Amino acid sequence: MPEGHTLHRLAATINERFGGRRVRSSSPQGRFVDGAARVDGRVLRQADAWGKHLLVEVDGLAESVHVHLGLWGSMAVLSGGAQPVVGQVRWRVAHDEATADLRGPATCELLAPPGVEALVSRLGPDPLRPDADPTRAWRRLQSSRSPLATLLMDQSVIAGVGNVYRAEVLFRRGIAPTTRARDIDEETWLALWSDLVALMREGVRTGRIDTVRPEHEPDAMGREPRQDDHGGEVYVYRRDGSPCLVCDTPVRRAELAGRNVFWCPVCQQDG
DNA sequence: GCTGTATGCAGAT
DNA sequence: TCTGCCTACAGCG
Repeated sequence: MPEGHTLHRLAATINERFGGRRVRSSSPQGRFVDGAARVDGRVLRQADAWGKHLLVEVDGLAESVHVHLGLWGSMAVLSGGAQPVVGQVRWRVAHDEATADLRGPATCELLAPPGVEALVSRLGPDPLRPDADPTRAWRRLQSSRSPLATLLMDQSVIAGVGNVYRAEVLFRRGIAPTTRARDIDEETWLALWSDLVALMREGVRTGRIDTVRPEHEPDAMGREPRQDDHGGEVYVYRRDGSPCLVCDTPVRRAELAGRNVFWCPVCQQDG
């Protein structure tokens, strides 16, 4: 379920399991045959994540493998020897002890250095990268007439945030999705950024999106435990019609720039 | 078996 | 703002 934390977690897993190892590389599904063949038999150097993009460097190959998971993509790492191919495996990387299977990516391609540079330079700061500069994103907010909620999904403004983190961080900061980006002051923005850094780091650590503070967890509130489709505990994402975990007001949903946005009309106010 | 849906994004209109 | 697309799975008949 790919937001930025998924890609950073994946990069770490690839480095741990495949970094410095000579790999076999193939495209069982057949749509990355030439690229996979260029990688085959080489040493995988390292993987790195920029927002929702994964770049894999290989010794002796100028190009990097560029992966974007899109809505449905996933990469599964399996331990042990030869694995059967299940479903549509676009790219398989393997050595004797592990196999990584990439399924359903929006992008899986070889990208030459100028392409890598162009890709990275069009992304906004990534809360999961230690050198990221949140002020660069704030300047973009200041020069826009769009709602903050829309810009949070714009990868050239801030890289790695998807629909779940967007909804949840706006809830946690008490900001309505209709709030104009230019009405956000820098202090408010930096607090939101810090919250994203903490939430997304936790997501990298656990592999799921959990945003509910301990005091609002169902047992602390005397409620029945909930089960969320996407595997984490959240305040508002896809909870429309259900009572807000803080104030019991029904959570609302609307479409904004073609994507669903979820919020509590009482806890979140226009800034 | 079919339909709808999904944490995304690019390109056309 | 709209369309198409990458794939798997739940829900339905």
